[in-house]
Amino acid sequence: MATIYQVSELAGVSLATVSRVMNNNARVSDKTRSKVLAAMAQLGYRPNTIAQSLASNRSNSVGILVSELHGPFYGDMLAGIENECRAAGKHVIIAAGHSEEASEIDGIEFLISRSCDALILHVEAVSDDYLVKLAAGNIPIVLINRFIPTLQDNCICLNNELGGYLATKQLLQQGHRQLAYIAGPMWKSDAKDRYAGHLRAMAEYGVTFNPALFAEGDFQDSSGSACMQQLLDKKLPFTALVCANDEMAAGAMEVARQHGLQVPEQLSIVGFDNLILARYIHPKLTTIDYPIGEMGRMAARWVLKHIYQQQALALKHVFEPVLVCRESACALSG
Amino acid sequence: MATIYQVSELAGVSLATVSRVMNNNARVSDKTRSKVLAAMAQLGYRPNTIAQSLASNRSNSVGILVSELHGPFYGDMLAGIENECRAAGKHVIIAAGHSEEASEIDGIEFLISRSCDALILHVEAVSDDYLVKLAAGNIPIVLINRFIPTLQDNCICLNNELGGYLATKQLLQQGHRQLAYIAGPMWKSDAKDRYAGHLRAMAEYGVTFNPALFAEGDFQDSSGSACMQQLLDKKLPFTALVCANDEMAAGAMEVARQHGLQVPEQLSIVGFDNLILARYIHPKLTTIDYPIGEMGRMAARWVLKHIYQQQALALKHVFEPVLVCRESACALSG
DNA sequence: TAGTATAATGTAAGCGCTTTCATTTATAGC
DNA sequence: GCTATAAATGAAAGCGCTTACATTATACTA
Repeated sequence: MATIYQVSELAGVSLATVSRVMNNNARVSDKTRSKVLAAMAQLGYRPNTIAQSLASNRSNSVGILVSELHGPFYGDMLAGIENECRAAGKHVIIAAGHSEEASEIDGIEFLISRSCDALILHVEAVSDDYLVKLAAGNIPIVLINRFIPTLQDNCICLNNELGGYLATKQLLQQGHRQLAYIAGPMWKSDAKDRYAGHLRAMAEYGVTFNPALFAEGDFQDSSGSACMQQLLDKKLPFTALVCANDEMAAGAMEVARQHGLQVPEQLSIVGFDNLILARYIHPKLTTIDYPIGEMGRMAARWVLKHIYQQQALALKHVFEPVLVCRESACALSG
Repeated sequence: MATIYQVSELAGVSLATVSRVMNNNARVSDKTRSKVLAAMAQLGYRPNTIAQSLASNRSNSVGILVSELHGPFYGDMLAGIENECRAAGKHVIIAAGHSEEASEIDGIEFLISRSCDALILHVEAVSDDYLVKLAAGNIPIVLINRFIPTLQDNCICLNNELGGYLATKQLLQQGHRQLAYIAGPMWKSDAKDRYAGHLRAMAEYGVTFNPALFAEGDFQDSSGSACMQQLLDKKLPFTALVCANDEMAAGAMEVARQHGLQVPEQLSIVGFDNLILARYIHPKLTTIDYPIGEMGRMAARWVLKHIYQQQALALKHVFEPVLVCRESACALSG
């Protein structure tokens, strides 16, 4: 591999000049620039990014922490980030946090030790406090799907409350009045917010919330099944069900089917997230779209703007979810 | 951030000694070692990985190229790789190739420019030739799901032929004799191999393959639907369908449903890959498990063994797929 | 106890760049 | 043509480590 030194020799200029044309930051005469460029081409020169990093104290890498690498959700997020970063010549280092505090912290430390220029974090288990302290350190962070008032400018969020509202409103508009709700784990802010949106819609339509028709799951499909079973066991009538995410909706739908309930004729169901599976299950799931890919892309842009000086980029901090009508919810007949 | 120099000062030893205890490769007396360790702890010292890389000509990073970041398949693969690598203190840099030659090459170049110590590649569009040349260069590669005889030792594969055989055999054992087949794009070796396995099973059971009951899709669910439609249009009887992957099976199942065909009572379907969606669709898909997570993990191990000298690791180059019986295939009644 | 092998530590030269500061060269003003 | 100023280039000192080689301390042998 050719080094900058050989390029400088061949071009008959100094190291510094070669470096300048590489970074095209300083003033280099056109004549010199083309000489250098020619030498580079001739040698097939490629800068050594490691040496660049050491000398410039910039690694041109951004660290990503997700909860899980598998699963449709994080994949979309990663895709958005990678896309944006690579176009800018930055690379992406990934680590998984598995939704456990120790593991998340470990992942973050790992990324820091790798001298990332910035971190994009989708963390769940770690405390606000920890994040505030982390942000005060010398490596910038941006948070996806987590809102911390102090760190407002570093957060890329979805308006979960609005999503919960839209999901519920759809059902209400279709005439349903007896709604059940399967929530996510209420210690997670997104679960809480979605639920709040649900309540707002109910209030708006003047229907009183029945706590007996509420169950708290853990965002997994198995808990959707379990919650549905609980709900059914109470023998209370309900014509519609809103689930705080698609996976629980899928689990619930399965149980409904086992009980001979026709979806959507006898029970309308709406989910949240718009995962790929929402299109595969039958009936196709009506749900709230979570633009996680876009949000990942936006997080990457945040980094490009704040860390890599791409001033021109416009940022958006909170995304509005949107209802996706498919087949699992329909108007209340009769 | 403390540097090795400050550690050496505090511990009263030379730089070299500190470096030695960090890499605990050379002989350092216990007394000295503990002095150094204490100094490190006191200063909260963390080695600068960039400087280490530059000096040692080892970046401790492995580059991964996948076709897409989203989708269940690659996520599992990444999870397997990341897991194994991080445990060994290596980090993972990712890029997406989007199944297009130019994009794959671009991604590979990108990873090379990032001085990865090795590359784990899941490529589709790039030619064998290109890969052979690449492998001859100075950065080692390992190929997942691609077999090139010359590069045999660098390949981690699934026995796709066996998978195709198992899928078909299951149906044959259940008494089916009129089988339709929806293939993947036949220029892809895995599609071809799966099909070959299908033929072998058919031959073994003495049932003659009917070309009219064959359709070639592109591994997407929409093509599964389209192929199913084609098949149905021919008005030829068949009681079972084997699809070269789960997504096409899902698409086909949808069309079957639209035509009022009961699955599995009137039509048994088996897929291939065992994606998450196989558990979500209804009826749950009987399919062939593709242990892609394990294979990713194995690829990582290959790298650890060959590049990072972890001799002890046992390697496995070809994985055997296994049948997962669920609900979409049943014995031919009557 | 000297003599030698061996273990422990230190010295210093890089790794391939960036960047400050000094120097040279071009441009403009008169 | 000569200075004042600006633009282009070069020299060299790092960035924080690793590692070959040199040196010193320790253990072993006869």
